[in-house]
Amino acid sequence: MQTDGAITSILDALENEEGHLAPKKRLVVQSAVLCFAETGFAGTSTRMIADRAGVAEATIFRHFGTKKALLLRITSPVLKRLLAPAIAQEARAILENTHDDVRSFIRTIMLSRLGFADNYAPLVRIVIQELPVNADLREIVFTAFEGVFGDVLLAAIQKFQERGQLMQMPPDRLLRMFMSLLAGYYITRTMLAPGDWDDAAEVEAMLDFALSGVSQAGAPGIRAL
Amino acid sequence: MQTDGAITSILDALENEEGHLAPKKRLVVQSAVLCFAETGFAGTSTRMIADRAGVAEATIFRHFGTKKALLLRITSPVLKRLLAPAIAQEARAILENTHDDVRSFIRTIMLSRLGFADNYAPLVRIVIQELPVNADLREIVFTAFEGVFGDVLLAAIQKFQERGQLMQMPPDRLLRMFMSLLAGYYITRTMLAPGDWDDAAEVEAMLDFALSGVSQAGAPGIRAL
DNA sequence: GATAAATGTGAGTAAGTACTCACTCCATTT
DNA sequence: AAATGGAGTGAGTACTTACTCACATTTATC
Repeated sequence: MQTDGAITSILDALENEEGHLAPKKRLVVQSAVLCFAETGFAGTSTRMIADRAGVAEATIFRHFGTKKALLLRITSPVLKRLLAPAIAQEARAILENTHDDVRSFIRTIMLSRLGFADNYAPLVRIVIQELPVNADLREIVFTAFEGVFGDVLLAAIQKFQERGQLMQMPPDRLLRMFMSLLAGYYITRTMLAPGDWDDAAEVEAMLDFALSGVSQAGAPGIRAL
Repeated sequence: MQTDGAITSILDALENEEGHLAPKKRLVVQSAVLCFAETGFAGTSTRMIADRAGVAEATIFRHFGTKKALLLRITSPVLKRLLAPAIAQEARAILENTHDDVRSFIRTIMLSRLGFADNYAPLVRIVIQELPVNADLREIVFTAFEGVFGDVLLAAIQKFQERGQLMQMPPDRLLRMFMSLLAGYYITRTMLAPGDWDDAAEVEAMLDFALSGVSQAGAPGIRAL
């Protein structure tokens, strides 16, 4: 939601990857993130970025070489170093704790991913916008998600299926449906109908919608192995 | 899926709106649709469109005035004249037929919307891509959807709620969730993991996922008024 | 305090960019 | 046969684009 916090988070991720950032380099990143989010990559000129940053155009190229590299260097640290490990850690933590049931598992992941997306709001917007057009970005996103979804989340779903808490159904299909609900809510909340939304309530509604149908017991299961 | 069929459908819609199309104008439309879908609006130059169409650049401006107008004149006929009436008619037809249950109602709409999206595949892609950046396009899409969703689909959902076939929950939230599932499937099928998909089976899976949870009876309801 | 390296920039450049215009061609209409 | 008007274009135009480079300034290193 709040853009300034998001920007500093992005700067942190970049600094973590590239070492200390020169002051004007920071300004370029801040400006570029906002410009790209507002008018898209192809719709943003390096002049716009430079002017908004209060910096000479040449400074952009000094630090990032090309406009395309600027986009990738801004987005990839967040995707590579934050998205994947964060989800994976969460899922593992919950998986190892055998007391938790499906509902709280999914609730935790959904809320934390909403928090993540809010914390990097403009960057999420950039990624969504450029994904269909930019092959390099697509590559980065796919590999970032691969490990998480292929390994950890699908394994978690299978675990819950074995425990009888989730319907028997191809796990990737199940995962896709949960993700569709969450993504649909996020896009509605941030892009289609921005305003006052109660995340906790909406997540609970999605859990009602999904789980009462998905869990075999009819109610979120307390079924043993 | 098949692009040529999609293009002729788009040309039909445009012809229906603007009268007979000059031959080179048709070529421009064909080329522009493909270019915009592949590289985005801002990422496509009028030179690219002209070259691909085998036409002088000036021909584009003779017929459409500006590049932006070209985009809007291509997309708006499909959105205005085909999307809204089609859904509305379907929903009304089913609403008036009191024998139909929720499941077949939603199944019909989902399958027909998938068919529509496939029939206009590149245009759907263009709209998805430009929606966050282009305010004019957003305006057109919103008004096109408004009547359908605000009036017909929400009314249908309320009807089913009154009949006890759908859970009591704000109808727009319910609608959003069903749309999220469908959109998530469409985007996965066409953009994230293209390949062989069985629409009928996937729709049935979405209905299982959603309805068994959403319908109050636990099974898709045969509950009377 | 000297040297090297990193940071920053003004003034370019060559290649696009969307768009214009005077003009030709051609099918109708008169 | 002459006049009309739409379709189509080659050759431009004014401007923007991403990017370069020689040079100035600041910062780090010894």
